[in-house]
Amino acid sequence: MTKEEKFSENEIRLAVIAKALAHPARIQIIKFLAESGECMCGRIVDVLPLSQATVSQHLRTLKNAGLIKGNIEGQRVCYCINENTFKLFESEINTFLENITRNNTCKNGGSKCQTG
Amino acid sequence: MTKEEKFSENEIRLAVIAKALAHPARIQIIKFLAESGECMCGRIVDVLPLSQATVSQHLRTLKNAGLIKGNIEGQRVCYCINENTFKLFESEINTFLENITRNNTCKNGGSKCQTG
DNA sequence: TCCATTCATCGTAAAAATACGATAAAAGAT
DNA sequence: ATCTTTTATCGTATTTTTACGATGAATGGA
Repeated sequence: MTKEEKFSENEIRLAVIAKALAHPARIQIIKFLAESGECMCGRIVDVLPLSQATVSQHLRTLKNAGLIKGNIEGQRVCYCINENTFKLFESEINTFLENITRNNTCKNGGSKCQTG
Repeated sequence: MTKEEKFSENEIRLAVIAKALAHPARIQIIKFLAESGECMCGRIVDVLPLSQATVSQHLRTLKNAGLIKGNIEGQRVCYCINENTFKLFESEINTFLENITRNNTCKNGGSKCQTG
């Protein structure tokens, strides 16, 4: 019965964003985009220690997760942060983290174990 | 030259934690541990829609990332949140997110693209 | 001592992530 | 029209993740 229940929407949404952030290259891309405001793909490729194809793949991952947006500008593509998603994520991750530290009663390293 | 630089320690550390959170099962485990304070492995297995072996694997992932602690209690193992890691992560992720929303100048969906 | 319980680990299979060269598509320049 | 630039996608190889049954190790109880 409990076994049959799948994961909740909240948990999945959080995991999806976390997964998109789960690679140093993608963290670096986001930081770089935030610093430079918006910039074209080629600039990002120059900065990252990865090939153009791999960077493009990481950009797609970030785009699929809704963390960045890409606009075609002539032959170039201009990427930028999707602030809405980040704001939403900020709220969700903080709720998550606050619940953990607020509820947590394990101050002793788990030396007592209530099994019920 | 820029290509030769590897990813920074900060980026890697953030990505490592994000990766540990990048699965609904692990989010659920953390939530459940926070709610129940501390509890034995078997309880977690009962709640999750996964086999004992798979849950154990997820627990190891969380432990390796430093997010949870496990204490042997007789024949059982009592798990709990590692609050220190969460506090550190909370601080790091918020710095990361604040920098993004503070610096971000892309308010127009990327219609202007400064390539330099 | 023997058996049951609890949990980690092994072995393994299937799926996903990561990386890159090669190529395609689309735009701009000549 | 042709060539260059820019970026996405294809094909593919390697590694990692995810999942589970089976087994092993340790404890506790009969």
